[in-house]
This record gives sequence, C-alpha cells and structure tokens, in this order.
Amino acid sequence: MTRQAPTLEDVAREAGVSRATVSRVVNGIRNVAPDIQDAVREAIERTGYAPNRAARALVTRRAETIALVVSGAGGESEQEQSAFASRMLTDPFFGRVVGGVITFLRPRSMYPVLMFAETAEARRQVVSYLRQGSADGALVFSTHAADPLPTLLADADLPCALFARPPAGTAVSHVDVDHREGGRLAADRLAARGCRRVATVTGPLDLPAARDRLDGFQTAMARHGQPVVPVREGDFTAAGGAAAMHWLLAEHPDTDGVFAANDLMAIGVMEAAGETGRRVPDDVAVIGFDDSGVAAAGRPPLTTVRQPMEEMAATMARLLQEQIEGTRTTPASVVFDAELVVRASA
Amino acid sequence: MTRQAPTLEDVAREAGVSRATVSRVVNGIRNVAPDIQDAVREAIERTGYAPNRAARALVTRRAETIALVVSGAGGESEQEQSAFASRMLTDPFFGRVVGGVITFLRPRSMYPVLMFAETAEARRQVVSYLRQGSADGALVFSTHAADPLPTLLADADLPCALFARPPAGTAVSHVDVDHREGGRLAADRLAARGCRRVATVTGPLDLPAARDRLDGFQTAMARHGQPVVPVREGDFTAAGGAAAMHWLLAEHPDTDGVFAANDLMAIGVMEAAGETGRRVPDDVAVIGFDDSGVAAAGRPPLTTVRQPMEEMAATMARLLQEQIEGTRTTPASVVFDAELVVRASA
DNA sequence: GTGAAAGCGCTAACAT
DNA sequence: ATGTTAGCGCTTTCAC
Repeated sequence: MTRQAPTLEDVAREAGVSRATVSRVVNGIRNVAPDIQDAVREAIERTGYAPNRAARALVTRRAETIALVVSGAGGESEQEQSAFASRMLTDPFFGRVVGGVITFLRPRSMYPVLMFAETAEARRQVVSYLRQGSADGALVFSTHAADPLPTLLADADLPCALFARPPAGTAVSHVDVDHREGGRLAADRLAARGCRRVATVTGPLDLPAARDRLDGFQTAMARHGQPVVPVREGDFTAAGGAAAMHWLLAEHPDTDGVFAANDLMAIGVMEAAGETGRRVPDDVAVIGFDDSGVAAAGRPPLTTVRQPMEEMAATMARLLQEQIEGTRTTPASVVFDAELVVRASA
Repeated sequence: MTRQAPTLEDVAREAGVSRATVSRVVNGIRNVAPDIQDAVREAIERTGYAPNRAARALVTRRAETIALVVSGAGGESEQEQSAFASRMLTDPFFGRVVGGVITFLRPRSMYPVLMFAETAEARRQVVSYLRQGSADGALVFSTHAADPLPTLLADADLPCALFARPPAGTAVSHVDVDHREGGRLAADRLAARGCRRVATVTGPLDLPAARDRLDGFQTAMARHGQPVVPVREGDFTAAGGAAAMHWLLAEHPDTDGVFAANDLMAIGVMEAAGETGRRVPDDVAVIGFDDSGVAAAGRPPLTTVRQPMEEMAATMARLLQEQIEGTRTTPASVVFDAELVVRASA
C-alpha cells in the first residue's frame, strides 16, 4: 500500500514551525526569516511534500485550470463526436492555436482541459463543468456562427474569451484577425502579378470570418478592375477546395488566379489545378489563408495570408486570465493585422 | 457582484433535510425515501446548486481528472516546445487517438488535461502535477524510445497507461498493435500484386514500433523471394517520406513497390513518385501504415495497414481507470491486430 | 431512512 | 516575523 502523502502538518512538525509558516514558504510570501525558509525547504525536501491542489482550491476558490473548448456543430452520435474531435485536432489551424495557448499557460504551471461542445448536451456539460469550479474560465473556439456557447457562458457569468467575433448581443472578450484586410492583401498580390481573371473559394459563408475575407477580397478586386469575381463556397478542407476548384475551372477555364479562404483548401485548389494540367503559379496563381503548417510544405510552397495565431491565442489566454483575476471587468476586443507571406504559389 | 454559489447547506435548508441527505441524493445513493428525493431534487433545481468539485476531491481523494501527456524529445526553447505541441496535435495519428480517449471519458463526464513533456523540466512538472492530486493518472504517448517518463511515473507509484510498449524494466499497463504482423500484411499485399523489387521507408529506428514494422516486412519479403530490401529511414512526416523516396529511386530506379511506415510518409512517397514521372500503383505500388485521416484522402487513396486507434485509446483509458479505481493491481498489456485496408495505391 | 459531527489539507485573518 | 484559529464545501462513519 502506498503510504499517506505528507501534508503541511507533517512538514511543519519536521521543521519545527507552524503550518502557516510552511504555507508562506510554499507560496513564496515574504515575511519569513531566511533561516526558517531554509529549514522549511529542507523539511519539504525530506518529506517529499507536494501541496494538495483540491485543498488549496477549496479555500482559494480557484481551480488554477482553464478549459479549452472547441465548439461547433456536429453529429449527435458518439462516433460522430469522436470524429469531430479528431477532425478539429488535426486541422493545422488548431495545432498552432493550441501551441499558443500552451506557451502562455506553461510558465504558470497550468494545463488546458480539452473539451468539445458540438451538441446541446455537450454545451450543458461545459457550463456545468465550469459552474462546479473545475475550471476558472474557458477559451472558446467556435467553428460556426450562431454558436450558443458564448452566450450561455456569458449569461452564467463564467469567464471566457473567444477566438473570433462573438455573436451579436453577447459582449465577451475576444481576439480576431482583420479578415477583410487579409482578403485585400490577397487581391493586391494577385493583381500585382498581373492576374486578370481571378476567382475565389470561400469558407462556409455562415461564418463571419469567411464572409469578411470574401468581402475584403471582392472589394479590392473591384478596385483592381475586376468587379465580378467567380465565387465557390468550400468547407475548409483540402478535398472541398479541390472540388470547388474543379467547379470553377469548368465554369471559367481561363481563370488565372485563385484566393482560397484557408491553406487546406488552397492545397486542394493546387491539386485540382495540377490534375487539369495547369501549372502553379504560371497558369494559375494560388493564395491561401492562415499560414498554417501545411502552407510551407505545399507543392509549390503556398503564398498565403498569415494570421499570427500563436500570438492571438496567447492574447486570448491573457484576456481570460485578467477576467479570472478580476483585473478586467469590461470585455476587450483585440484585432490583429493580417500579413502576406509570399512563397512560390503566387 | 456575483452572489455566492449555493452549497449543500443551502439546498438542505431549502428542502428541509440535512446536508447528508442531499449529498446522498446528489451521489445517487439509495436508502433515501422517494418523496424526500423529489423534494431534494426540487430544491437543487430552485437553488441552481452545482456541487463544488474541489470540496469533493478533498474528501474523496479523487480529482476525477486524467492527464493526456505527449512525451517526446524536443527543443528546450519555448518556441520549440510550442512547435512540438503543434506538430503532435496536427499529426493525424494523434487526432484519432484523442478521439478515442474522449469517447471513453465523455460518458463519465471527464475531460483530459493536455500536457506536453519534451524536456526534463516538463517531465518533472507532469510528475508534480499528478503528485498534487490534480489528476488521478496519466495516459502517455511516447514519441521516442527510452522516454524516461513512464519509469518516472511508475517509480512515483502514479497510475499510468502507455500507448506503445514501455521501456524494458518498467512494468506499466499499455496497449499496442502487432507491428510485425502489420509489416507482414504490407509485404504480402505487395507480393500478391506481383511487385518484385520492393523497398521500404521506415520510421525513426530508435522506435521499437518502427523496428518491428520493418522487421515484419523484411521477414515476409524474404519468404516472398526478396531477401534484400532497400531501406531508407524516414521521420514520419510527408516531406521526410518524399525525400526518402527520392533517395530510393535514385539508388534503385526499378523499384515497383514501397512500404512506408506511416501514412504521412506514404503520401510523401506518392508525391515523389509522381514528381519522377511514375504512376501509382501501376509503376510503383505504395502501402502506408495507420489508416489515419489522410489515407482515404490521398491521391490515389492509400492502401494501408490499419491500427484500430480509437479502440486502442479507449482500452488504454480503461486500463488506467481500473488502476485508479484499484480494480487492477498488475499491469496489463493489450495487443491489437493490424488489418490491411485496400484502396487504390496498392 | 435520516441526522449529527468529524474531518479532508489548505489559506488567511487575526493575534502576538 | 510567526503562531493560532476558523473555516472552504463536501463525504462518511456512526448514532438514532
């Protein structure tokens, strides 16, 4: 049998001081004489003491834990839910975001609790989890518009921060990139390359982000002398991008430039171009969005509009943290600049 | 200001019973009269009571939380650590595994805490996290052999379960697939197709899994009349697979079949084949390993050796759970069968 | 079947 | 600068 883990009490006895003093040393509070500090530290070492998190959380009313929840529409079945989780995780976009979150949390010895909320029931569980004090707040990634979760959390007065603009009427802290500006950057680049018959593959148009990218792109193309841009809606997957491109090429065989609303679709677009005998960028230039892991690995390497996702994710975590600590009482909105990363595809 | 969350006490007062009775109802313990149960449930509803997890954990000595730790070698810098996290998450293999874990945990209202342990310091933190009782056990995914974490955890008597065989000398529960058998399946398929000059791209050979796949493949190929198989070591990435294939084709231009030790590398192999003017599967047949998300989406769709990863992950979670509950005292080892999934590439 | 009471291990006033 | 003390909200004997 494993013997009982040592408690503050044990350490105090060992060091010949009171529990309070040990607690002060453990929590790095000054007002403890250096020699006593040493004695305590030694006692901690000898006993192999590790503070009990539940006990601490009970009195501080802090779990020192945050939830990272991926919210979106998905199937109801268990299998579909697992597939949703797997698909989201595998998305290179998500990988960078989690990396950013981790970078912020790690120095604080915090680790995110991973939650998926694609059904009403799952959303309830997320709210319940937070209400139990299991986590102090939530970082929410919505994969579709009109996601009810942010509102649910806000109504329950639970700290949260969003990646992407919140639904109208819900005031919560969030970070976002200037999608419109990103679309403009793509248009400017294609125009500068001399593309005259440009098309675009958008994301799901119920997503404001997808709409804004399209809008910025169209507006800029109009300024460049192409007021009408063929548009095909995609689903942010490579296969969806390829299908959209095949459709576009069938309708407009002379297309010489394409803006895809994310890198995965841009990869699909390039594949479709190759399959129809077109060279990238000579016959058709391709620009993606995100600058996710797949962009640089593309064939050819993808010119894309970069979102500073790690930075955005870290900022989102900071906003949440401020809310939890009570440093911030009004929701903040931080919008980051998009940036064109020129590689070989356009 | 948010008003205090209701406690058991509040519910008890509201229902006109004692705290103990409310606790019994909340925890579904029988021996409570039906009418009292109803009264309590109503009081819970009215007060909006949610049990405090820290308080419960303090007395039950259970966090009802498990850690999902990705352990491996990586750089020391913060940026490299973030990149490690991002790379692992993005790996389609990992996506399926996490999906399997989630499927097991969700019905139990549990959510995994995501941890990365690629440095000695990070490993210490994982151990410390568990020792504090923040999580009841760990699911460990080692990305390289000789990972010290399993031993560290075992020595500290902390419940854990591994995906893949543990280091020699460390007895911990784990799940694995029969890699040797998987290699054999690939060899049999290539031989059955009539491939006579077969080569292979392995994973990092310090990984027992990679060694075993190679070993099973070579042994079977010898039986099929090709005792010497050109071998090139890869790194489980698509780019690495492509590079390895280019090398193989330069040395052995007449290669007519390739077994890649994972799907990502197989994708790279197919790309390299295409770039050198070879058609898959007509000029060169390609078989991958894993049947991860990218396999079916490959061009052409990839024939591959399937690991039942969701099932393996769920089993691993169950083994951990049994350890935590004390139902299991001796480590278990569950090995799953590999299965050939035939698509178009071979 | 229900209640009273004793902690779980810790922090934070408050004394000293 | 250190110790004393009173809980945090819950589960769990043990009486009744």
